[in-house]
Amino acid sequence: MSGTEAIRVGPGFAAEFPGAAASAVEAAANLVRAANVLMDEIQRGRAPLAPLSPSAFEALAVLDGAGEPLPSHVIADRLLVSSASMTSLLDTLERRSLATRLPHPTDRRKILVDITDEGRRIVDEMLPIVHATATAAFRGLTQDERQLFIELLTKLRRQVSEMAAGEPTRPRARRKPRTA
Amino acid sequence: MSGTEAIRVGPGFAAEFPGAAASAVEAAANLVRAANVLMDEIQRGRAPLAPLSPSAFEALAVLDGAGEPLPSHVIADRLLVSSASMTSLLDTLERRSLATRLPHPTDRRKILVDITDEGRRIVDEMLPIVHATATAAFRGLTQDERQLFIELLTKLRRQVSEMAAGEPTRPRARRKPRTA
DNA sequence: TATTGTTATACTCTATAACTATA
DNA sequence: TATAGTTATAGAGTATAACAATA
Repeated sequence: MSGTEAIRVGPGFAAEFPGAAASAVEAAANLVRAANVLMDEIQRGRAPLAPLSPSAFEALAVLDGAGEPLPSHVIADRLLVSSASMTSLLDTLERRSLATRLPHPTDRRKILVDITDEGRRIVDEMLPIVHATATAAFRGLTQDERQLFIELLTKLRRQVSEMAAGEPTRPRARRKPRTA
Repeated sequence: MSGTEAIRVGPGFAAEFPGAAASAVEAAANLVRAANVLMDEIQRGRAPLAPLSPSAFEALAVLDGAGEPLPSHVIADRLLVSSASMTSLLDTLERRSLATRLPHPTDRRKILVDITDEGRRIVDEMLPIVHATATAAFRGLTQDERQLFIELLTKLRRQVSEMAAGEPTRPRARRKPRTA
């Protein structure tokens, strides 16, 4: 029963942060919170099958979907993780016999990552759970609402991508400006 | 220029996962991805001020906003972290002199967490950056779109809360059912 | 008995930089 | 020179279970 209301900023927000848009801050807060609770619920659904971290599951899902071994950096790009994190992740997957490193046939700097039968078995059991959880979570939204939702998220993501290519955003004024 | 298209499932999705709704899975994927890139961009904005983890920043923001010392479990509830994680987080904040533990005046099982002047100084510098980043990120959405976006997120979150109170979601059929 | 918080353990993930090998 | 990946280091977060103190 708790925590099901929209997150809203306090009444003094506009006065305290003159350059900021309350609706944008609220949208951001609700976005992050919703993503977190959804991820937690998905995690709860697949945890009983195997203790796989979100990154480990996502990597296996990418490999399973690709249907062929992939270079390490391709997976890293999809997961938005650094090459060092990818190395660590591959170590974990190999230790559990869920994936293997193969030499790249033509470029000896690269490696190919292949999913094992065990890895495929586990991810094939998890994917229906993940999809069922997502399906249940969006039960309350109509088809049109879902499409609109995706469009809004994509618009947001496009904007953030542009921002990420430049300097970090700075506030217009650090302190409340004196009335002119 | 990459990664700015909506995430969509493949053409074989409906056949492979009969019980799942493609639009729901797509909505979930786009939601999580958008939340991640936004968090990363916000992190990038405030990292130069102090190397504060998202949890540490959020805890300080809660304390700053409350204007008074709070019991540890109140902060843990807000951040959706366990009591053990909260202990670890408080250790970090105390080590950096950003927060302090105080004895609770009436209930000796509890502690009160107070923000230090240094903690307040840092969070007061970070908040305008966070708000400016959120404001810029949602620049492309109208007021109406933002309100609708928040409503959809809240509807989703309410549904997930209900799900989280029960058994984990299971798929209807593990394998493709034979045609009857 | 239930609640609050700590401790202990072990693992995962991250960031950064230096490094090797290869292209 | 640039790219792919590893290593080393350090830190932060997580989950879990056992535990002490208090209500």
